[in-house]
Amino acid sequence: MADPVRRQILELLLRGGPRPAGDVAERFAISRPAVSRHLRVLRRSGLVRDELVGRQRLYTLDPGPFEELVAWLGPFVRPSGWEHRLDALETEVYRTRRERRTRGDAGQGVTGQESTA
Amino acid sequence: MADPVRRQILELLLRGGPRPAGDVAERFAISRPAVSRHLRVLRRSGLVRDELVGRQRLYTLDPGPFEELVAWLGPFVRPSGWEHRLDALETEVYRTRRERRTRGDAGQGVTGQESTA
DNA sequence: AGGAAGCGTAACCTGTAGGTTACGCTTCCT
DNA sequence: AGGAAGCGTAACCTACAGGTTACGCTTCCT
Repeated sequence: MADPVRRQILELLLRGGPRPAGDVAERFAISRPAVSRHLRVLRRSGLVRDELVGRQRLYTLDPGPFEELVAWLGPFVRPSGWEHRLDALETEVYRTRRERRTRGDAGQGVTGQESTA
Repeated sequence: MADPVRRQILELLLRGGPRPAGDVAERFAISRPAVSRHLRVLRRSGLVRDELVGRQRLYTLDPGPFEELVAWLGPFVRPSGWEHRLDALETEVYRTRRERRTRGDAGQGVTGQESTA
């Protein structure tokens, strides 16, 4: 995930939702096999899942590893301003979610803009 | 930050607080200059700050870049389970913080275990 | 003053990440 | 059936990340 191309792929998948490999590849200046290998790395890292539909392979984001990373980063961002005891963040989030739900909140959807690339 | 050694250095700095370079170096099997360069990378990435005290150089974590990273990761971890509208996470956190403070909660500190390295 | 302590940098070597071209396998179309 | 579309993989090449040893500069001690 350190690689800039890989990050762009992830961002693309985030904005545009599931995309077939070729669709991803043609967005980059590098060759298609190169992108293909990047996708393989992402696959093996568990950051994306692939689903074969017909003769094309759709790639989707998998939030799992991202959550792990955020969890790892947590302690590093906390100690500064906050008072070292926000480990209950996730539970708080869940509480918030429940509250929102009961208040009846409309979902917004992920598929949004498609601008700067 | 992709490098495992670098991550270990960061974890060490997290657990043990500011440390001189040599103190960091002797925790690793690799040579001291190697660690020194890792520290330079971390310095240039802004992940750590250095302060010269006497003839030794103390390294400290800088939360800034970590926050950026978490911010970048945010959109990736949200879309799955939650209903796409947790952008108010930070404000929630602050609210939580206020609540905790008024309830009078003892801080725990960061310095904890010192085991597996 | 002068040696030791504490670090950083330079020069060098090697493994590997990431690019390219060539090739092979399915799946769809007519 | 057979060609085109859509992808992945293999083989190969090159640049760079990360390790080591050698060296130089301050700062402390006696």
